Order: sequence, then structure tokens, then C-alpha cells
Amino acid sequence: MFRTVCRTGLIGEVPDLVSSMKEDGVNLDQTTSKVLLDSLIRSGKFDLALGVLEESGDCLYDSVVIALVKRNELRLALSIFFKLLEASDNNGEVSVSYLPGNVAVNELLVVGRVKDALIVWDELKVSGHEPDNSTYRILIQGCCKSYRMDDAMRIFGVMQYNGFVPDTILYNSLLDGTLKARKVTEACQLFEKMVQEGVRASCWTYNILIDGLFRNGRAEAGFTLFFYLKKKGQFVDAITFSIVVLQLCREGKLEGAVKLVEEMETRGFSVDLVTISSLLVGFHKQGRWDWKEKLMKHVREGNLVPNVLRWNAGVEASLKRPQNKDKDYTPMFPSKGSFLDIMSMVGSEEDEARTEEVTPIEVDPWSSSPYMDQLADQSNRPKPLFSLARGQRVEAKPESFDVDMMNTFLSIYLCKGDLSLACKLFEIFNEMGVTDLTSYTYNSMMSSFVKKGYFKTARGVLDQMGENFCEADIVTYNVIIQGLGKMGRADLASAVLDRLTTQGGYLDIVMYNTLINALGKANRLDEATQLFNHMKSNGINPDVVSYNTMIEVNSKAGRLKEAYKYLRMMLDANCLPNHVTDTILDYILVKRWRNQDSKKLHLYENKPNCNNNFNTDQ
DNA sequence: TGAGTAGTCG
Repeated sequence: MFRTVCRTGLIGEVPDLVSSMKEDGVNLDQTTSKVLLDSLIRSGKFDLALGVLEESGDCLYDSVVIALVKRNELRLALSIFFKLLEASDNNGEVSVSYLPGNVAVNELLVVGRVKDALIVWDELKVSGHEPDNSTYRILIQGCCKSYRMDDAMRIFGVMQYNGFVPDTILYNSLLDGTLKARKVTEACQLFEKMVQEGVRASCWTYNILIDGLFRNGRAEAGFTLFFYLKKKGQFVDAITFSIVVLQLCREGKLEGAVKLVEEMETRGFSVDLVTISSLLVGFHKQGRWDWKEKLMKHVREGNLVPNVLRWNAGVEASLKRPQNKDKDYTPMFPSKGSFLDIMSMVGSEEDEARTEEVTPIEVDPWSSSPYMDQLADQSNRPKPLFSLARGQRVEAKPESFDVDMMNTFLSIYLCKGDLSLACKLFEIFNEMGVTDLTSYTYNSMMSSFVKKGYFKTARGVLDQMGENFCEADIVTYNVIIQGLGKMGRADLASAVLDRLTTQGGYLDIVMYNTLINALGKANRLDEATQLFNHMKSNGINPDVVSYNTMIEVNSKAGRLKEAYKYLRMMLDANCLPNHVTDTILDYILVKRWRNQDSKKLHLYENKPNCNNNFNTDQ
């Protein structure tokens, strides 16, 4: 009944319904309360929501607080914290995770306001709210997830100084963050420290280490560690195998990958969809579809592989049906604007106007966190663009099998550059009425359109994403920035950056690299350099792509000395150059040669029937 | 607290 009421928008009827239920002696059960609260908060009926909350008891405070912070209703969220605090005074007891400070910090982190969370923490610390073990854990894990490794290590230091003993899980989070921030040396030191302090390493620890070594160009070390652990028969699980299978696929060693999957089976580990996805993509990249059947023979246990093959056959049959829209996919993603309208979506002008209206608030000298009060009072201030949440796992959502498979095959078609086949797949899913597509799906499509320069269609994908209530994440914004850069609007790209940093949002290494590239290509070299340094001072080490980008944009701008400086810096940082570095260096050599002997080159260029590969904008 | 399918450099 409530579901229907909520769906039809008759929210106003809710109080009557609740009271008639009470008259009939029927109590609100937890599921009903959840549905109700969700709808009420969504439609901004906070008073009604609070009424329902009081009816339904303590157990739902958590989800209500999260929902409120997500909707920027910080004042209300805070008042609930204080209610909880009062309740704890009366009973004399309250669960640690309910400490208002921890809840506040945690919720700020969940919605991606890492900077705000750090400030609130600092304030709580000095105002007599002693941080406990979970405060430290929440903060450190939040920093790790947003790649603020300097902050993470600083808080870790404070934690140890104050006598709190870190456990395996905390070390694992730190190791994972450190490796994802491309800090291999620091990660090794951290692992040593962990061992010295007698904190036991677990399966997770080794998986993080092996994966991190692979990601940081230390594949040999990763394999060595894996084979050593496997031989000892310790600390390996299905995920360890999955990580190594993926690396073998990346290196094109399909035979080894399939062998390892076989061994995985004989050891009794189940081969899941993540592993199968890695293999399928690997097979495709090597053009070896025949391996699909082999895989079938190798993996006998379970029904996952037969399912995958049946799915594949079904989709391939559907793809053979005549295409509705021929090769024109524009009608599929009708766009109401262009990428250049993106700033109105980001909404900075509107927000600026609104923040001006905010009346100054009285500072409460007794407040434990004036900053939090201030945040609460600015509940109409712009929200962060995206949260820390990333893609979900397969095991957790067995019902997402189709969508996960679709994403895998979508990437295979898009990799071939076959946009029309990818669109057809998308269309099939629309016809099936599958609307709960993940951000992966939309991001993949959008990125392909951006790569081809179809910005309007890309914008259409973004609109459809919004219509289907699929939240934009860091990758979505990365694609948008890439698009804006390609359209020659690095100014807008840098406005998005401003928005991201002033909101206390977070940037990962790919986002930094994309922005540096967009700024560099737009001849805003000072800003690009500034961002490169900003990244380092925030605790993320530049990777091979960052260095390549800096070398490239500087050499294109004729700043060869600077370009060499970054090459030197890269080698000093023990970051291995790749084939892209080679291509860029070739360009520099040609350019130098051209400068020294421009007359000769001039003759060369004017020679008839000569493909001029040296033609640049310079 | 860990793995895959989307996003960065040529």
C-alpha cells in the first residue's frame, strides 16, 4: 500500500495512513518504514520523515542519516546525531559507531567530502571529543580511498602516537592506497613495518601486494611472490588466482592463464565471473575466440561457463536481427544540449548566486564543531559531483549477471571500434526493459562517442544516464573533461577542476592525468605544471602516463629543456618508460634535427610523393 | 580491507 502511495506521489496521504494503521493496532515493520522514509526524504518531506522515524524506533537512524547527508540536509542529520547523543546519556550506553563525531565524519567521507571530514575531525579532536579506534579507521580508510596518502599517513602517525594499535585490516587499507597512489617504495617499507610490529599479514595483504606490484610495473616481483606463496600453500585464495590470471591475460599469455584457471579448479576454488571476464577480454584481444570452447572443457565445475556461453549465443543471435536504426545511433541518444552546456549542469553560476544569499550565522562558542555547524547551515550549497562509491562486485549482486556480461561484451565490441554493434546491444537491453544499467555501461558508450568526436550524442548518453537515475561517478566526469578538452574548451575543464577541489571532492591519478593533458594541449603549461606538483603534494606519485604527458606537452610547446627535465625526473623516480615514451622522444629528436637543419628538411618536405610525417603545428 | 568489463599519454 505504502509503495503505491509513494510511487503515485500521494505523499500527503501518508500521515493519515500511518494513523489509521495505528488505530487498527498494526505496527510499522522495518521494510515498510524504510520504503516510506526513502520516499519522504526523496520528496523533501523531512517533517513527515522524522515522524515516521519516531514511530519506527532506533534501528533506522543510520540509513536516515546517510540519506539526509546525501541530500545535503546536514542540519537535520546533525539534529539526529544529537538526539542519539541524548539517548546515550539516558541509557548510559551507546554503540561506538554511533558516536556523533564518527557518524558525521563517516558520512562526509561517504559522499566524497574528504576535505570537510578532515576539518571536522581536527575540530572535534581539540574540543574534547576523544577520537577512538573507529574514528581513526574511518578517516584513514576514507583518505586511502580518495588517494590522499599524505593525510592517511599523518593520521596513522597520530593514531600510533596516541597508543592505538593498528590491525591487519588497517594496514591492508594503507597498503592498498599506497600502491594505488603509485608509491611502491613506501608500500614496501610499510609492509616491513607491519611485519616488525608483529601485525599478521593475511591473504588480503598478499593479494593487495601482488596486485600492486603488477600495477606498478613490477610484474616479475609479483609472480615471484605468487609462486612462493602457492608453493608454501599459504595465503592464496580464489582472488589471488584471479589477480594473476588477469596479469597473464594482460601480457597475452593465454595458455598460462587457462592453465592457472584449471589449477584453480583442482584446488577447489570456484572460477567466478570476474575471472571469466578477464579471460574473455584476453581471448578477444589476441583474436583467439577458439579458446572459448577450450575454457568450457577446462572449467567443469559449476554452471557459470555454460551460462556465459548461452548468454553469448543468445545475444549473438539477437545481434543478427535487422538493425532498427541502421548505423545512425543519434535517435537512440537524443540530446537536449551540447557538451558546452555542461557548466549549467555543474551549476556553478547558480550556486554562486545562492551562496551569496546565505545570511551570516551566529557562531556558537559551545559548539564542538563550528565547521560542521557552518556546513549544516549551508545545506543549499553545491554538492560534490560524485561520491567515493565505485562499481559493485558480482558476488554481491547475482541478479546483475546480465548487466555484467553486457558490460564485458560492450567493451569487446567497442574495442573493435564497432559502435553500431555496441549500440545494438544497448538497444536489445532497452527492449528487454533492463533499465538498471550501471555507470560502466553509460561511461563506456559515452567514452566511445567522445573518442569519435560525436559530442552531441555523448551528451545524449549523459542525459539518458540521468533519466535512469544512474549516478555520475569519477569516470563520467573524466570523460566529460576529456570531451571538453577535445572541443578546445580547457577553460571549462579547469572550471570543473575548481569545482571538484573547492567542494572537497577527490581526484584520482587518471583524473589528474586527463586534466594535465587538457591544460597542456591548450597551451596552459603553467597550470598543467601546477597541477602536476599539486598531485605530488597530495600524496599521489606521478606514473608513466603523467611523465609522458608532461614530456609531450612541453616538447610540443618548444620547451625542450623542460621536457628533458621530466624525462630525468621520471628515471630518477624509478618509473620505467614505455613505448609511448619512445614515440614522444622520437618526436623530440626529429624536432631538434629539424631545427638544426631546417633547409634540408624543407627540401624533403617539398619532394613530390613524399608522405610528410613531420608536419606539425609548429 | 583485495581481483574483472568504463576513463589518462602516442
